[in-house]
Amino acid sequence: MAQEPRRARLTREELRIWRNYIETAEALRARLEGRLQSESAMSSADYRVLLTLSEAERKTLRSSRLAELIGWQRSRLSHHLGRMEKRGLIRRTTCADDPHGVEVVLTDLGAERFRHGSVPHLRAVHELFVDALTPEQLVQVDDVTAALRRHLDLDPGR
Amino acid sequence: MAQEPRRARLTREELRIWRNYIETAEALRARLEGRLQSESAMSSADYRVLLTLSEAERKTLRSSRLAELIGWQRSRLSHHLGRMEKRGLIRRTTCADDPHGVEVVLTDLGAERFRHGSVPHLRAVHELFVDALTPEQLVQVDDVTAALRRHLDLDPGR
DNA sequence: GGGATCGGGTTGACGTGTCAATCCTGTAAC
DNA sequence: GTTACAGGATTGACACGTCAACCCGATCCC
Repeated sequence: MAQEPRRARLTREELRIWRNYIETAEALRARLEGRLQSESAMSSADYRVLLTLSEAERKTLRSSRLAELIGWQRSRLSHHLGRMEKRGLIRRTTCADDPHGVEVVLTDLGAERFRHGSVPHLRAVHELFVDALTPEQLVQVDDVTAALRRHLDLDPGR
Repeated sequence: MAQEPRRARLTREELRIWRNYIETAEALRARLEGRLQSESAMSSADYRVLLTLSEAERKTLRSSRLAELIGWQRSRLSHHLGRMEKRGLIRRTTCADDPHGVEVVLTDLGAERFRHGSVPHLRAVHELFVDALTPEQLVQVDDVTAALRRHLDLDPGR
């Protein structure tokens, strides 16, 4: 899996590839973010929360479970939920069974916004990412990404 | 260059590859950021500014030129320079020839910090990115990245 | 019972980025 | 001249993330 140790110095070529890789991913992220913002008036963080709640039973999740599913720090989620609650996209209620927990519920408005945002967002992913690559290149992306994830000890990512 | 239009709907597989791609790049960015922070007490934004100034003649650049070289908005640069100036990494002086412009100068402290941060940072790129991939995979990254950059109308990236 | 502690969640301070408004100085228009 | 406008840069308001501190109800322990 890991290669033989090669010399620790980066070649010019490796550095160029690295910079292009990371800058391109960042540019892609920014473009998607812009589309989501202009087409659906939400950030990708909003989208992530709405998506996860949409897929949950009763459109409801414990705050801690939500954090775990999206992979955020508790505090980040709390701040973000505060902002989303102010905009009426979600609602927080204290958990019936566990007096500690907080239940996060998707509001009707939130569900509606998510429905309307979802299609253009997926289209944007198609246009900006999938359309740029041949089927073989898509496989290469998958392959390379898997190698990186293994190296970084990340989930295989279903 | 652009592919034949394929159906606009994303397959499950394409979505998985996309998510893995973007999450992996983000994780990689975060790891690098963490290493830079813990090893050299600076952010990658700081690093970028210090690097660009280091390579400039007289360790000096017009603010607008600097913004152009790193691809930042003026306002972002201005905010960031303010913070870096407070930490003594750079200095701003009004431009001699052009009463509009501002010259940004790398201080001795800034140069020193950059020198000490540079080696561990490059090592981290090697360990986290290059070491994860075979030479063939590195070529694949380059290939795929180039395709994405073309599609997004980004510079080829020397 | 009265702490110690723990898990779940919130809060505040701070650094950061974006956007729009502003400022400042030189130059063109009249 | 003064009004208009330009480029270069700064500022302020706001959204966002992170970190550390905190709050609060349970539970353990003695």
